[in-house]
Amino acid sequence: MSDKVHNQTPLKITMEVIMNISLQSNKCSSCVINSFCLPTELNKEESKKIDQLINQKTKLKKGEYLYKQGDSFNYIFSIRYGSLKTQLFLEDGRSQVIGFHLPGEIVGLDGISYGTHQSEAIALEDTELCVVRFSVLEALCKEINVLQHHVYKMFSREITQDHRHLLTLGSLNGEEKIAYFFVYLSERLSKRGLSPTNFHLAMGREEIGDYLGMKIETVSRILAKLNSTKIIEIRSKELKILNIHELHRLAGSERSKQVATQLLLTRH
Amino acid sequence: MSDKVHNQTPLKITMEVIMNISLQSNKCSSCVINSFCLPTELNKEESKKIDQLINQKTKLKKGEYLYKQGDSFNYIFSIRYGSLKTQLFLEDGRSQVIGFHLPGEIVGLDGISYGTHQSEAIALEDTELCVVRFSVLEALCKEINVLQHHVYKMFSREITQDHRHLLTLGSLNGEEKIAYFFVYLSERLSKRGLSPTNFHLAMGREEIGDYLGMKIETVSRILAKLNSTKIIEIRSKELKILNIHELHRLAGSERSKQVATQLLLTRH
DNA sequence: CGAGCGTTTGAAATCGGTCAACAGCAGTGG
DNA sequence: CCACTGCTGTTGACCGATTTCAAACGCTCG
Repeated sequence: MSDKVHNQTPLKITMEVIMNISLQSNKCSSCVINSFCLPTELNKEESKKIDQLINQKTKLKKGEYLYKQGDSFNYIFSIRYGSLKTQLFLEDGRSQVIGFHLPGEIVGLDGISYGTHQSEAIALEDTELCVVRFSVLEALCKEINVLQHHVYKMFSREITQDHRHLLTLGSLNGEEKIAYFFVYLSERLSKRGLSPTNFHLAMGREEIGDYLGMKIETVSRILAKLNSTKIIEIRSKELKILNIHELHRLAGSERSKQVATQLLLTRH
Repeated sequence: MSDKVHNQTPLKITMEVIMNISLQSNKCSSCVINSFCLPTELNKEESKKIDQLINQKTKLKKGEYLYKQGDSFNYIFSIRYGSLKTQLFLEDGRSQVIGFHLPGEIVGLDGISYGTHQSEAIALEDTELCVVRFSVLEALCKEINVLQHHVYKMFSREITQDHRHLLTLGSLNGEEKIAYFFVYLSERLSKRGLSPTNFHLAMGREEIGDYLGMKIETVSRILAKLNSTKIIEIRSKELKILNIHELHRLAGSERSKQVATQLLLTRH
């Protein structure tokens, strides 16, 4: 029903289709962001094999669903450009944003255990994704050692991130939560070659609140406070971080030391 | 340092050692809880291979560490009996319990991505674990298809559980959190053949609070309230669930897809 | 049996939530 | 191009759930 993967086909020749075809022809081996999705230590033969992985891409417009809770699981997705949020709901409408996902990141991993997606994924802006049939990836992992290990790492990183998020929701106050959010976002953007201090927020205030377990009014007030104390400068969705050090301190300094050193190390 | 895996050795012949040896001789293929750790669809040959996985076990007394944050990662662990908690800390001492782990469950998965454990694991009571060298498991996965798939499912289940935990911390109030906690515990115990309604809590009030993101006093008050409204009967660490239906209702167990689609309709 | 910890209970304080009004902006259609 | 509309975000006043502080209780284990 919301399975965007299958309705890629009916072709009218438009600029968009041409763009799409040209992108389709891109192989992982020549993809500009492959260092985010794939292991870096592949030999030529392995690189060639890996190009079998992607024979489908899909595009979403802002607000469109990639999958919904209960959709059957067959694919995982890697973001080429744009961004997504994943979220869960309670029956009374309360929602919890599980994560915001940037280019190079993988979504859909929560579907494997039950065969159906346990959350839903929605585009925050126009977004393109590589579609990977999980069974194909699984088969390829048996042939390529480093790929198998990479996939385990990918799962493990997801778990580690969720744990940090749990620490944030369970142990930080409002201001600390927002600080954590900006620091975390800043780090991920900077790994992608974007400015760590000046960036555009793809998500709204309410979505930030749903991610951090707080109401929109509280988010708004805390942003106003950080703004007035010159720690950040925020106007609508444009954010400037003026005092990253203070944000780190607020976000729970122990962790930020760790993350800072990780940043230095993981640049390869 | 806290690596219990290696200090299993110095032998005085005591009843405990004899017990231990007899357990050591147990293979996965004949383990009473193997249906929790391992895939069920193994043929004989595969079963035999899998017995290579475990050649080490370890025992922890209440309060002992299995691993600490920063310990190097080599093993994952499967609980034979007893229970563990895993947790993260902030610099100022605030702690977040990530999970409580029961027999048949796997701990240590968060260590893969960075090569060091990102959390710490502590025994809640006397506990025995199977020690699995992760590289051996990885190698075996290449040979046994169902095992590989099982491992992916295991990771995915972990992620799904963390997501539920996030929903709990971010979107439920105190009473709902406690209800969720009991329902979740009840389900897992009942899968292990124990009573879903009468059981012993291995963790203290403070640990429950650290798991749910609330203070011990709040936990205590909510327990008193649930007790007085005859939904549970709790005395020290002995819990009787009197009205499981009401607990389910409080925990928001029906995460309805209907609501999600309603939202879709009203929002767009 | 007493010491000490973990837990319970009460009262006061605080943080975040709720409710309500309004501002800002984007998209729509005249 | 501008007015209208509706959505998102901001701000203020108030309220309530949870935390904080303090004291007492009651297990558990030497």
